[in-house]
Amino acid sequence: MARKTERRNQQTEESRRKILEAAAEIAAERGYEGTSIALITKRSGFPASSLYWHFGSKDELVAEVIEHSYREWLPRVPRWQPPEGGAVDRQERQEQLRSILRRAGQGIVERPEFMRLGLMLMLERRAVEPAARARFLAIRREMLEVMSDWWVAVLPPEVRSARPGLAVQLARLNMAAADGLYAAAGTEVHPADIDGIQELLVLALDGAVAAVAEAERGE
Amino acid sequence: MARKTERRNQQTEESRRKILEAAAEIAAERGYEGTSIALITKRSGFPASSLYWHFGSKDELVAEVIEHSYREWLPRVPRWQPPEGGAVDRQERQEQLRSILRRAGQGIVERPEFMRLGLMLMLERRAVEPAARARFLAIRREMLEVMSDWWVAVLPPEVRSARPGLAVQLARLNMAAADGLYAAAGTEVHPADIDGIQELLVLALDGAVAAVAEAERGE
DNA sequence: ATTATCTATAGATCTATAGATAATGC
DNA sequence: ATTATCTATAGATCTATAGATAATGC
Repeated sequence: MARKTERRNQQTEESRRKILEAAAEIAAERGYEGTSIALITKRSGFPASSLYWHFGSKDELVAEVIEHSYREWLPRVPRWQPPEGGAVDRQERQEQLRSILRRAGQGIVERPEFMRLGLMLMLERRAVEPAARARFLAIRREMLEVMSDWWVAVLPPEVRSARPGLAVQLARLNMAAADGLYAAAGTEVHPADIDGIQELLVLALDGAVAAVAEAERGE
Repeated sequence: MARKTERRNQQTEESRRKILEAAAEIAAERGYEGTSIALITKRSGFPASSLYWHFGSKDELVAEVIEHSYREWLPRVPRWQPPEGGAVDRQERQEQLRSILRRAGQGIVERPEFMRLGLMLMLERRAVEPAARARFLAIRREMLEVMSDWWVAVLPPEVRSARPGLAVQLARLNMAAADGLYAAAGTEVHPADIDGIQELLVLALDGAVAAVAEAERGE
């Protein structure tokens, strides 16, 4: 019957998951090279041979850590749902952005592993790139696209047509500021200060749109 | 005579420097744990015992790498020299910021090691922190202070007195955006696109100031 | 018979040091 | 005598695998 198969599959899945959770914790603390098999066996309780049975190699295991921690993070990520019916006024744009950024911040606090490991991998410049790094970059490309689409939808129509590349630039700047803020959070930036800086980021991005709009009107 | 002493000191300094340069390259490519003694001996030409004679331990060596690469980077860092005679008008503020950020970007491109290794260390969360990490954070605190002072000097007086914490927040946001942009540069962001995003950052920060000023006037 | 885990270990690489040797300074 | 470098190696830790054992499914 399917029940026993399911139970076995469930146990297998559970072992995999435990190994990945332990590895994700360690990788977010110590980076790719610092994530040793010995540390994972200690924290997960499984012997090295089980890790190799499930994942084949350390490189593949860390790539799966990225994939797994991304899936854990995903439900906490804001949707970047463009507003119904296209363009919106300035205040509405600000409020949408504010609520999206707040949610993004919460998500990263609740599941920090994906971004922490991912940013460390992104900064690396090894001759042979870990599989996890390529995977992270691919996911980030998708994220940027979603953010760009939101900015396209929310930009005043005349600005959007006058400056076709602006939405991507805004998305990039938005992402860069969020990354940098996250990297500094918990060490350089006290958690209580995050909100104020995030609010300033909303005003800043909106102010940039206003400045570009004004410049276009002035030409 | 002092000449021979000098020559010896010079050779010693030269060995130290060669070791630090090799180590800085590797550390910026692979992070703290990836910077193995064996790799440094290969790239520098000196045996492991020479590294230990000069630096005592790997932890101390990497801390000196941070210190050394910072000193190499320092002359390329913009001064954040506040304008003579205090406050300036909006256009002048924008132009100063633009020129400072451009210079900061160039400096990071010419000597990327300090920021690359530093950000990787900053993201780590080891139980026992490497000495290099503490050193990087101390340097960054100084940098933030310098940036804050600039923002204090450049803010409209009525905004500065109405919102005493604003300058630090602007400095933090400025730093976060620069960090994030740097982390993405070369992989996610094409070098040719940096300028446009940086220009947008200038408009954004200035726009945030304008928005706060307007809000204060409106109260 | 297949799947998953265990113990045990191979062989490479890691940090660090001992002790010999060479170069410099007094 | 002091300073700096060399060769050689100790002992810990690294990734990975062989082969035995246990659990599950047919």
